[in-house]
Amino acid sequence: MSAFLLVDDDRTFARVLARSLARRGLEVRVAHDVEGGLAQADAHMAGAVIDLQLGNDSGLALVPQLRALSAAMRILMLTGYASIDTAVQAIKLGADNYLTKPATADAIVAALGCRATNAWAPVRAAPLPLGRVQSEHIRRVLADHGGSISGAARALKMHRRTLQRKLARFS
Amino acid sequence: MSAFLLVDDDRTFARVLARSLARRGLEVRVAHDVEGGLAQADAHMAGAVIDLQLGNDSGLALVPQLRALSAAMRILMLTGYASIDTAVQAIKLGADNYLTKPATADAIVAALGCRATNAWAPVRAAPLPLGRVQSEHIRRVLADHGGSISGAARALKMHRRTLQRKLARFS
DNA sequence: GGAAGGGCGCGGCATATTGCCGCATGCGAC
DNA sequence: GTCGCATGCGGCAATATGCCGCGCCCTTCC
Repeated sequence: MSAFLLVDDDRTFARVLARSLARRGLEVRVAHDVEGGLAQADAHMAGAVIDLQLGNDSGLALVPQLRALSAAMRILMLTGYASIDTAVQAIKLGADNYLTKPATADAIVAALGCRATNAWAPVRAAPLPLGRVQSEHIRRVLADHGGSISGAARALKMHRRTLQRKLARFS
Repeated sequence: MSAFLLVDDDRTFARVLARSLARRGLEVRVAHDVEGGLAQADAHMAGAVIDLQLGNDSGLALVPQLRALSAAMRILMLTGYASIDTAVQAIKLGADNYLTKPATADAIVAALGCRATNAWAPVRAAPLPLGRVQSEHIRRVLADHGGSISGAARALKMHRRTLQRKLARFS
């Protein structure tokens, strides 16, 4: 099978995932930022797995550039804290699919495979437990507020103390 | 301005929204199901606002058909309970944007206007309060389980009693 | 027809969580 | 130096959750 591109600033995650994908017969090239991803990208690559958050940069910037490089390349966006807005943006920019972390190598391979044009099958078959949805939303809002506890609590319409306790529980 | 299509099985919502859009100079044609939407659709229409849930049918079915009718038509999906999976599906099927209810006429007009090819601006600027995210997720999971309280509770990893109480609180 | 299994609504109780208050500290702006 | 805001945290009252158990209903199977 031809080469795949993996771009993720989490070096440990990238190394482990690359090894898992290699075990599945994939030839994986790893980069840790947008520039590195572009340097490694090749028009003959079958697919790319891009982390949405690359340090201070957005993996979204890579999508139209990879799409310009190869119309056939399958592009999968990966994110720790999923949101509809970024999912919509990613697909509009040319990504084929969108998956949330933690994602197993099998899930990634499956998501890369389904460049469906009429697929109604959901990206994720099982709905998330409520606790998980809560924690992911909280993390995203906190990130959107630059780590501000007070700001995130206001946006979430919850008490600051409660947010602190929930964050302590997540850790 | 040319005609717009509005497809929503909620007749009250459709009537009120159509009136608001008409006040903004839009010529709105209203339908309440997939068949009605197709019957009303016109290749010269500038845009369409489609509810994701049309009774027992999915508004998603309309997207590729409207896209086949007109490549230039702006298609906006509207849903009461947003999910990333359906957002990704909608965009992949050809929708231009994806908005959650309740949506004002202004938000709809704005969402229809931004057929951006490089837009990073989020569809919704303000994050949802946690309570709202909870209730929306619960409703979606319940819908996915065909209204089964026991099934949804298991999927959400919460007690059946708790789910009953929360649902009672939403009503 | 009866048994079995599962779904469902609900009251009640123990436990957990939340909202709020208040205290102390730190930081940036003026 | 003062002010305003952010932050961490303990403690308390109020609220929510998990669980149990009861009773009823529906479907399937024998």
